[in-house]
Amino acid sequence: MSTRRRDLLAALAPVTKALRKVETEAATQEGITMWQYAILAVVAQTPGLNQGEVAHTLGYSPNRIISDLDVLEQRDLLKRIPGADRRSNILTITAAGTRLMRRVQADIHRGEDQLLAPLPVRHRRSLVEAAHALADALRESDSRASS
Amino acid sequence: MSTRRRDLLAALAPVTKALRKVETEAATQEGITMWQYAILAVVAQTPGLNQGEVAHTLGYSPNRIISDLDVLEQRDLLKRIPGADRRSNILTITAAGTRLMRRVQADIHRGEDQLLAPLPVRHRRSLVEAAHALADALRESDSRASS
DNA sequence: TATTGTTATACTCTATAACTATA
DNA sequence: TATAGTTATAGAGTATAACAATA
Repeated sequence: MSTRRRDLLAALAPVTKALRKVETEAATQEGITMWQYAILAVVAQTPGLNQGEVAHTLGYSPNRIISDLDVLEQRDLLKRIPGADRRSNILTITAAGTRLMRRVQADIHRGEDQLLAPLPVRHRRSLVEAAHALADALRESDSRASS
Repeated sequence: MSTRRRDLLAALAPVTKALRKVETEAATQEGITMWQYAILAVVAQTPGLNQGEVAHTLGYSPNRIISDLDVLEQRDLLKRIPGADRRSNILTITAAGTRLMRRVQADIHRGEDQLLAPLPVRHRRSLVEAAHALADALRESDSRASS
């Protein structure tokens, strides 16, 4: 007889949950929320996006991002700059924002390493690779769907 | 220069989100919720657990599981049987519950296959393997912590 | 006194719809 | 008219604390 197939979500959900905890704690330690960190990370990696695009990249809502941006802008971690189309705001991270984002990120990566530690190195690398590849593929098919 | 390391959560979150959608739709189609399906799946795979243990296995709350169990029991998909310790209820899936659970599960596995399709077969297998291995490891360290 | 299940309550997170200003 | 951003509101999801029955 064959081993019964297990649901993938049952395996991934606890991992994601643990990762959320890692990010939340790292962000909180620097006085921001997990989502605020995520926003800074996206803006840093992909400059020139407007609010809606950043929200979409994160799987976040265009309305929920607003109060976060208010906080980040008030703390001079990020700027809203009117674009050529004056309805939209181009988001730009500040020097202080970059520094804070990197501190949080370093902390997160330490937490990730600790979380993945029980996994054999081979499995660890393949998990990270596969996750990124799949996320990229999902983004691909997503942008195909909205065309 | 090296490629900047990306956050693992940023890659896994969309995948988990898509998987949740798959499970929710499959369960809804059979008239139950995602959590109710998850409960049936755990009870089917590991008979003899009580309510609290099932909730813990799922990362669910002991109080939130109650209304779900009420529904499942009312529909004769599951039974609460007083244990030797008469405070606790041993959960047992019924024949009808098993049939319904398997239908939902088959649907979920189809959805998973579709979701993982864009991934090269090699990556697909390693993702599933690594996810299960890590989930098992987390469960391990978790039960060590509560001893 | 501690634990299992239960109930009630409050809180956070998320989704929906209406409004403004630009286009 | 359509879109980006904003605001307000309602709903789902989640966490916390108190209670009853049993150990």
